[in-house]
Amino acid sequence: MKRAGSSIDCKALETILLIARLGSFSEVARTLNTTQPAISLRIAEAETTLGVSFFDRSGRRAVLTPEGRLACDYAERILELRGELVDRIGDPAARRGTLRLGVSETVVHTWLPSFLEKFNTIYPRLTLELDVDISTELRTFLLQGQIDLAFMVGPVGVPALQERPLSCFPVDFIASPTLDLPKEKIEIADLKRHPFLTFARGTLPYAEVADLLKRSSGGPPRIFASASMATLIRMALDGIGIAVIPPAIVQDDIANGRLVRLQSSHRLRDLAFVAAWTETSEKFLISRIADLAAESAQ
Amino acid sequence: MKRAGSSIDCKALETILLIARLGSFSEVARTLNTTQPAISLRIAEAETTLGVSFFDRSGRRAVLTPEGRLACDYAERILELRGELVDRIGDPAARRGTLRLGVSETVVHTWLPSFLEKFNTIYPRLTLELDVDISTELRTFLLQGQIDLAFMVGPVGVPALQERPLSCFPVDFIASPTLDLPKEKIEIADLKRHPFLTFARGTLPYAEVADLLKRSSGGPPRIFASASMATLIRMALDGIGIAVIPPAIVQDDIANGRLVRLQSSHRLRDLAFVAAWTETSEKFLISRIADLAAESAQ
DNA sequence: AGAGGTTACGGGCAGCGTAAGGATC
DNA sequence: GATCCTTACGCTGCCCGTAACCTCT
Repeated sequence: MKRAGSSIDCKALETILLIARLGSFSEVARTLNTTQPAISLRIAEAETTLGVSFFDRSGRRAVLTPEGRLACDYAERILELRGELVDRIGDPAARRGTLRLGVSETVVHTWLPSFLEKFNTIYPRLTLELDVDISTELRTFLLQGQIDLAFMVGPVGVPALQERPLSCFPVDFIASPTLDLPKEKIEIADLKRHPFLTFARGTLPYAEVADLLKRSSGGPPRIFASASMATLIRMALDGIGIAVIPPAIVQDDIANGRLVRLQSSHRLRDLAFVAAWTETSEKFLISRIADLAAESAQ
Repeated sequence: MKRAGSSIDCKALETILLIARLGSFSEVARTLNTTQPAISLRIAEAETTLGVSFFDRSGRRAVLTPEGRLACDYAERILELRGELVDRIGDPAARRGTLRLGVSETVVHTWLPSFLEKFNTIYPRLTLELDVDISTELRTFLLQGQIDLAFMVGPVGVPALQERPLSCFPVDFIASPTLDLPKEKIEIADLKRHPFLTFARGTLPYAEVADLLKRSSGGPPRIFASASMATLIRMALDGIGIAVIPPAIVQDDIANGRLVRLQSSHRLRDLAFVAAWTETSEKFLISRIADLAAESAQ
């Protein structure tokens, strides 16, 4: 065939696949940083050159026609092959684009700087969009296609998401030495004289603290949940309460004695961090980056 | 990944594959109806975005680097998938492009009109570039990528070419009734009193006539080989000699008595026509068109 | 010296963004 | 009425073609 321009393009295939996943043209436009008419036109042109319809737009959500479903099957395979090609022969330093990364705040305060350094050395032209939020939110973002990769508390246990273990952080009771607490074998009842400072509602530490207090006797439990890690630490330093966080976050403050790990009789569950991502055509790149994160997290 | 524009395009993959096959940028430019700098730029851009070289341009011919070879492997699979997708869901009536078809003159004078009619009904927007030539030339054109499909004498027996049987034409001695020849059981010696009129050098009938005459006794053989079918028929009608062609070509002239099939004692080999093509990403379309040709050829 | 590839520059066209219209829930 | 897709229009930026230069055989 002399002129191949009559066939369908990789960009069109990507777009079809995204619409199928997100169910809306406008949603895809936002994801791809473009306008909704641009997406409309892109699909319309592909439909014209092939003489078929990919989507039924009559309803509120765009739904695949049988031809569209078939196109998606092929698009997945085609784009996966292309991703594999780029992964195998492409120079990482030449890769351009934007990777949207979601991270738990714990990660930000521990090994994220080390990761970023490695990342920027290997992928100097790949820009990173960072979203810091709690793990449950990150899971939602992943499933909605708003981020490409997340470093979050696992296991996620969602079939649609790939995951890879990263680091395991023990969680402990940490407080300012100015608080008047026993040196050893502190019981829950002792701890409960102070408020607990931990992560926002919806996080695993919050749930655990809440559960712990619910089952213990005594007065009404007080939990100060903060979405801001800095605030949390500030309050702990000021002796406002007992922080329930991984010591790794505040290792400097522990080292110079401004905070101490309490010798509690109660063991808290570890925070097991994982890298999680959806199966997309970029899975090769993303799993390499997940490997990089695993290195940084030791 | 937010912006996917950083990756390699289908057009680039097609171009890489073509260069690998033809061994030259300029050759590809001619094939794709574009200029050589356009091809240079297309490849250069792909190489930049991936940070690798696909071709070694130092020699006279462009030769694949290891990365280029790998890219070709993927390109083949990717483009084949795309071709299959278009074949399965695309409306034939919507297909645009140019198919370069090579045909033997015998086909032109027999079932090609019927084929063209069917073709135009099913693929009204697909333009056809017709090359009429002898089968050996068509085979060369196919291997050089100058045509996409050929209806020619087979079997071709070249591993690089796909083929599909079409029609079988018996070849016979045909002459004007004005020639003074016996009615039945004509021997070669009788025939040799007249020149033989047949296709150009390099064709199967020519070779067979030459061989036949070489092995028979008698005076020097005379063969009038013509690259033009019209000239051939004209000479036969004018009684200049004995045509060695498939009667199907001149069935009208035989029907109204201007030419007669001679009852020779010697059987000539049939012309077995096949559709032949190379394994490209368009193989799905092309094999459908070959099927169409088979229908027309009965 | 000729064939083939690269680089430089100007123009045309595809594709995008803005804005307005129409359909569905 | 809100949301979503389509259509129309003006523009920008990319890609192509022309031309000159460079490099190998």
